[in-house]
Amino acid sequence: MSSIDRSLISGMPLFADLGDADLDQILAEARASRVEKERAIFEQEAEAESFFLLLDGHVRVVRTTPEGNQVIARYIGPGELFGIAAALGRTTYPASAVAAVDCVVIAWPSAHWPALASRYPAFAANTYKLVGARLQETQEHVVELSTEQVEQRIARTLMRLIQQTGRKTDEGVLIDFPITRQQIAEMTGTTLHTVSRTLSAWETRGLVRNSRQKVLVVEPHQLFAIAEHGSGH
Amino acid sequence: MSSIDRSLISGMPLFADLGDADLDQILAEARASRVEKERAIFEQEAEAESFFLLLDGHVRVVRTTPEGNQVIARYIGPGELFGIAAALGRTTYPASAVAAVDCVVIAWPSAHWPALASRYPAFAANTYKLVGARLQETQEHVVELSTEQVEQRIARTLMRLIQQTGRKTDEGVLIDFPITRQQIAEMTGTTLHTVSRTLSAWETRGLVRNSRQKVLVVEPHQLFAIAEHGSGH
DNA sequence: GGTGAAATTTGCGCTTGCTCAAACAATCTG
DNA sequence: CAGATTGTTTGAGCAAGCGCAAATTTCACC
Repeated sequence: MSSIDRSLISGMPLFADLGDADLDQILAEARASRVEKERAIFEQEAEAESFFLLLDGHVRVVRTTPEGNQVIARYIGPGELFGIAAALGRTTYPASAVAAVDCVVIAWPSAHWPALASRYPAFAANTYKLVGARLQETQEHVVELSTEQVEQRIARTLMRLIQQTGRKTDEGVLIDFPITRQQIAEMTGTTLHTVSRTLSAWETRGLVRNSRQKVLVVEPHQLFAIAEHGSGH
Repeated sequence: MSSIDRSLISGMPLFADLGDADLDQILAEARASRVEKERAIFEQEAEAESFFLLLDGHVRVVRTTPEGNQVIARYIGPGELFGIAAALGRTTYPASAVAAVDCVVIAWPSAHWPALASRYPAFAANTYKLVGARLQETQEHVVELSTEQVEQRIARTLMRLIQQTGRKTDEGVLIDFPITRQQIAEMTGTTLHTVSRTLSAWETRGLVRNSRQKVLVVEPHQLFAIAEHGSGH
């Protein structure tokens, strides 16, 4: 069985405080794989057989309601764990994970989590720190949905996206993967129509440049102002 | 130092799989205290010196925005841990906790978490399971705020409250602690006016009976139908 | 290079639910 | 018990943003 090279993960904060031998051991239980764009890595409600680490690409975490509405919970970037139902005592995935671009992931069997966690407490602690951060982000999302207007929420979503995955160009900051207006709407709790209108208005004001599945932020500072105070201030 | 009696916690799911000696050891590090109604147990942003177990009463977990908006993240019931920032690698509390009624809590120093968790893995696992459940609930809340109308959200909130803390009377099911329209609004992302109007309309239809800081649910089944499908179905 | 699918833009009308305002009811305090 | 405080109800007007519809643009694939 071809094993995964330690160098792929040795720099990650998740594995800080772990020696080379530890990393090799951890990787010995994992399998790497490629996932092509728009393919699901796991499906909501399915048995949580594995948990994953994203090596390269971007992954969309989506919840679908019984009525067919979709809500994007978050995007996962390189170096992040996802699908860690096992660490939280769950047996099924609460959401689906879809590759936003071609991705490389490594997977561990969920059943190995308890042993891994007890053998490498630093790894477990880092994982739970990640969970804590996600819980807090999710709660912040609730606060935003409860208290802010749509324009402000779209601005916040865009700021978050460019902070996490912004690629600087000489024109401005670009989101590093293709994203549709519909998907931005599913992150902010609105409709693609309102997202389109808002982005168009911002383009007129010179804050962003829009094209198909792309948003280029030209004036991050002004967008930040909208995210923090709303546009009427 | 007066120690806490083991019988207070021995029946809790959180401490399942632990022997009497273990329980005594765990309790040896804890301090019990009374908190009177409306007093804060800890404040948002403060140093997370302790984590807590609620023995009796109900606790409100509240996030306040820089603009002064309040959002109620959840209510904690007897037997639940809260303020467990330490288990998630945080050094400050992300929200405030306020006693909704007179409460009895026990507190452990946050610094003891790592030792406790490694000495009693079953306790740690139960705690992380709780965290997982909360993360999922919070994500569900995001989905509701993103996709449902106000009436449906209020119905859901009420259903959740009576499920968690419902006290059956011969008239119907009553929420076990005083709760204002304002607080219901802060749980659902709306205003107290809309909550008041909605509850009044439901009272007219015979679904609930309203009085100051009280909601008595007379027809849980019909309320459930609104929570699931909206009222127009 | 033509065709079809997917994504985006934009207009219009309307509904939900918010803001503002005022009156009213219940509870607490001294 | 008087007065103050806190919580609740209800009305009226208004605006944010949704639903619907249609046109347009962009891209992928033959």
